[in-house]
Amino acid sequence: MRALSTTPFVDERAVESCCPPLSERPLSSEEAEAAAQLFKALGDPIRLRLLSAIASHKDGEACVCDVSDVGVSQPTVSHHLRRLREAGLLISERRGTWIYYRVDPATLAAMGRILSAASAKA
Amino acid sequence: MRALSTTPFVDERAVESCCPPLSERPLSSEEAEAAAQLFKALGDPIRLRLLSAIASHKDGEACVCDVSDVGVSQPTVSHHLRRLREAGLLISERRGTWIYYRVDPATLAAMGRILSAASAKA
DNA sequence: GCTCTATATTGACATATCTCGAATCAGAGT
DNA sequence: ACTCTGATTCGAGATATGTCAATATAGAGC
Repeated sequence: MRALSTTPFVDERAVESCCPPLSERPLSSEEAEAAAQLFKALGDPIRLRLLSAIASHKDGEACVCDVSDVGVSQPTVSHHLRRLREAGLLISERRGTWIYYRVDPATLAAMGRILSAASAKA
Repeated sequence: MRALSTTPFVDERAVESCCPPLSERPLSSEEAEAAAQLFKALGDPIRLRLLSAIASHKDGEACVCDVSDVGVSQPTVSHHLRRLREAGLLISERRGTWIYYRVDPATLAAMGRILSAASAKA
């Protein structure tokens, strides 16, 4: 199992620089920028369907061919998978002919943390 | 005049038509479309800062003047608040001279549900 | 080497989004 | 009535994003 960039490669891992609960305190500009990258990655119906298809697939992973049936061209699917990977939401790995994707649960959890109620102030 | 609607007014309330956990099953096209509207609303750093400023403000509410200090013009702030309101994330109410915004916790909770691990399948 | 299949990248175009200044609306108080 | 202030809407320009067809890359197998 080698890696085809097991890790994302931009300034990704936005996770590490954001993610306190929204109601804990006003987000800093940097935190907001990092968090926005994550939410932007989920702000497209095709990407949500790809992510959901992978997350719900057997063993939590799927090759591109398993999830390509979303109504757009193959390059477009590839483009969206790349965006999800660059956001840190997906991890990819080549095994022989196929490339398998799976969800990075840490990133998903970080996003959930932002949305969590934290300590209600009222 | 459509009034400063306390309730959103598009086909909003996307909440009602989406939101199963991502890993439960592949999202339908309609569910993905509805959920994407929600995530798109959070996919901007200014909107995240506005939402966070409101959520963390005293009593969980704030007037525009309380949160306008995010580095963009006042019309731009208004535009972003409107987008958050149309997504169902904010509720607005005029009281005298000021208009107060507060977070709709149900919408936030629905988004959190999508991200939740649900039943891990592997 | 060659070919076949699976996936990624490039380049171009159309649409969506963010932003601003200017204008407008709404309520409070004189 | 007028004016002042808080907030929204309008119109336009710049940038970002989604999409495709064409091309390229990578591995398997002959």
